[in-house]
Amino acid sequence: MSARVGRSQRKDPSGARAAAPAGPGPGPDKVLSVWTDNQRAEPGAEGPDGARRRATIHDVARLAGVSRQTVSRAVNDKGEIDPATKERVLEAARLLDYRPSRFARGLVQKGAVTAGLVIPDLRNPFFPEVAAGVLEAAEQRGWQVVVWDSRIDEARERQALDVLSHQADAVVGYFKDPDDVLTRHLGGVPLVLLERGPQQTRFAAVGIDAATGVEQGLNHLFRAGHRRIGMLDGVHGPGPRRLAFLEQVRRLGLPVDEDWVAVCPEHSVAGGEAGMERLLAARPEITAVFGFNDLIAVGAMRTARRHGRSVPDDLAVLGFDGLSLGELVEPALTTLHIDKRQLGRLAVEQVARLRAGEEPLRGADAWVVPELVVRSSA
Amino acid sequence: MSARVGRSQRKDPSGARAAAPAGPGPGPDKVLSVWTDNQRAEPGAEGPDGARRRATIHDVARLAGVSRQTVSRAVNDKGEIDPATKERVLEAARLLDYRPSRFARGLVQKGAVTAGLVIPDLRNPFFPEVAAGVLEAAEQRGWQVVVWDSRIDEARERQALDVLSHQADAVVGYFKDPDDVLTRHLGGVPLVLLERGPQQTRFAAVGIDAATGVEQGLNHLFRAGHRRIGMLDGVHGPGPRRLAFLEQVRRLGLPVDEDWVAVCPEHSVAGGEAGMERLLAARPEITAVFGFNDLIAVGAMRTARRHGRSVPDDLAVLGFDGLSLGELVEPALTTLHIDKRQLGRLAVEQVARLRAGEEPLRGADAWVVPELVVRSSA
DNA sequence: CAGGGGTTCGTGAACGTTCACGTGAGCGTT
DNA sequence: AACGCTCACGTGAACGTTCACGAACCCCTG
Repeated sequence: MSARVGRSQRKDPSGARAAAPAGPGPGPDKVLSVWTDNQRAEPGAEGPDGARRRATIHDVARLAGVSRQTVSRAVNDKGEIDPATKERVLEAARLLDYRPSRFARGLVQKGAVTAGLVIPDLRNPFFPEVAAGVLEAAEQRGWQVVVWDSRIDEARERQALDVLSHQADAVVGYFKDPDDVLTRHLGGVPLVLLERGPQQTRFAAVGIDAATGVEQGLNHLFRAGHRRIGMLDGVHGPGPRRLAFLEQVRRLGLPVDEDWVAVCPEHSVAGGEAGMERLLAARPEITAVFGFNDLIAVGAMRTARRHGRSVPDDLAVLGFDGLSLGELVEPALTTLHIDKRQLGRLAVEQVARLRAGEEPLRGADAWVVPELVVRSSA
Repeated sequence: MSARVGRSQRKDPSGARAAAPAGPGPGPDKVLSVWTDNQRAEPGAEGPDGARRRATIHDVARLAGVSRQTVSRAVNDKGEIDPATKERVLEAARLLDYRPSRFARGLVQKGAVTAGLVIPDLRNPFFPEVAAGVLEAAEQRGWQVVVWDSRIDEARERQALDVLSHQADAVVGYFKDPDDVLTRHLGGVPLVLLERGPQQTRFAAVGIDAATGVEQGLNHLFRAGHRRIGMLDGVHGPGPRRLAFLEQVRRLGLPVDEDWVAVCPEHSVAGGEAGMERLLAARPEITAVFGFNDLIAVGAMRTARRHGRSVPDDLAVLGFDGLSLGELVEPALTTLHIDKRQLGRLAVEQVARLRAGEEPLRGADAWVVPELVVRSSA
């Protein structure tokens, strides 16, 4: 039937092949010049004005004088196609600027996985590192990752969720909203929370074992003789790090009350500087300070020095995160190092479990344990 | 058909199914009483045995006793639906863990734009900043961005292109391969190159006006009295920064040959340290050094100090990039600051032009001009 | 000349959703 | 009683691609 039309064209390599599919009919088999494929197509007067409809596989097929399937074979580099035909099809595709629709493709062939990643602040060196871990693990699984920078704005977090719940197969990220709000914006997509303990959420999560880390850090400070230790927190509420700090300080029998903790307005060096100003004003007697993260700790060092206190002699500073930046400042920052890439990899692992219908990792398996790295600042 | 079942169910509230919206008068919403207890804390814990086909809109429609369209209305929060029915449909959707296929959806309603972003190394603070600019501009346009970390591996760059050419509507990123190789892996998707001059590629690009920047920097060094200036380059070939350096040095009438330029094995502090070792060995007489980027410049400072040369007195160091990290090291780094976010935003602007069929920006409009930030190191 | 096997190509039929209609019930107006 | 309107909902028909088939042709072999 219409297969014969294709045949005859193939056997007739004379000119006019790139122009009109319905040949002049030089044979008995001009049975149907109307292709069932493209009935509604109007050859010729395509777009009166610049209505640039994107070319489809049909258009390419018509221009090349073959069927959709042959076009598919050509562009996907499959077998079962004559090299000459393939070249002709490819040429037609180039001419029409054809690009297969990823939607139509994804609809029929499953397997393309897209994960969403929501990061609070790309300018904080901590998060790119986590993202690198996510990206790396995702790449290994053949997934792709669409990234959102929520810029520490909860509204933007929700907005990211709204989009991602439509466009991603799973989401991992940092979110401040409580479970029920997240659920509402999630529309059923699996979610893996970053840095939330199991008791803080019913979603799957990966976290940091702040307690163990802080214990190491405060032991170190204590052994160095410090008895009056303050903290520069990064959040207002009592998060895991502050709770661990308070617990360890009490365990060591050291004095502590609210005054010993100052909250920094933001997770940055400038935030640390500002927080340290307030902490020194409230508790000038401190000999050591524990920072919520390395950025804040570096800020603390700078303020301390500005106040004429040398680090670590007059004031010891302990960070949290283990940014490579800590090696470059002076004095080099003693810190609780976190394997940030591992955190990201773990998150992807959690996503994989969720997708497989398995139970997500809970407890220690979903934790990253900080490691004390002693440098010069404490 | 099941459609009629739906009808009859609607007309017959006493049906055995749990679907029982109140009769004509939609009184107080007494919704399902049978399966309201869906405490499924674990996502994906539904189907014990196999057959894990994802639920479609049909399944939901059948379970709720309505048509596809009504399900669509419910999940998309459209009008023209009875609140009670909507609740019933939503409940059924929840029960089946239904999530609309983004492919089917994208196929029918156009407009979802996905861009690919390929970054060489997320651990270099420069690139997250560029990425933030891309993400920000993309978000404003309602696009999403899938990010790849090529980890400075050209094979991975190509691999990223292979995937992205299938899954993205446009690609922006850093690529080392020449135009023809890129074209081969691109399959027709628009590409915007980061940090390539117009004469270096026929693709659309956004770049850095290295010449103007270096001119400012070397003028500054010259005015400070430096006459023997070396460079720590980051690439082997003569890139824009090295060419600009050589030109400016010659313009100032200073001595220079290959020995005055050392290539760092990698774009990192460690790379800068290593490169500086070699540069000091080859040209111990230098009084100033220009770094390919801030990381390398910081490495140079460290090596210089290790060799007993104080910065800036014995040796001045000039960076390139303007990382915030430069403010934290000691002495603070004098550098040619680049608006990295702007670079990213410009790239998205280029993508938009390409998509609109417009001519991409060329020349100065697609450039970011560095600005000399004088701190302590030079 | 019948038959077999290998190429090369075409034809419905999905895939899961939304869009543009169409329909019937209910209610009020004339 | 006829008409019109609104509400709630259902019905093909796309959207663009790949998959599972099968058909026509070619080159052999017996």
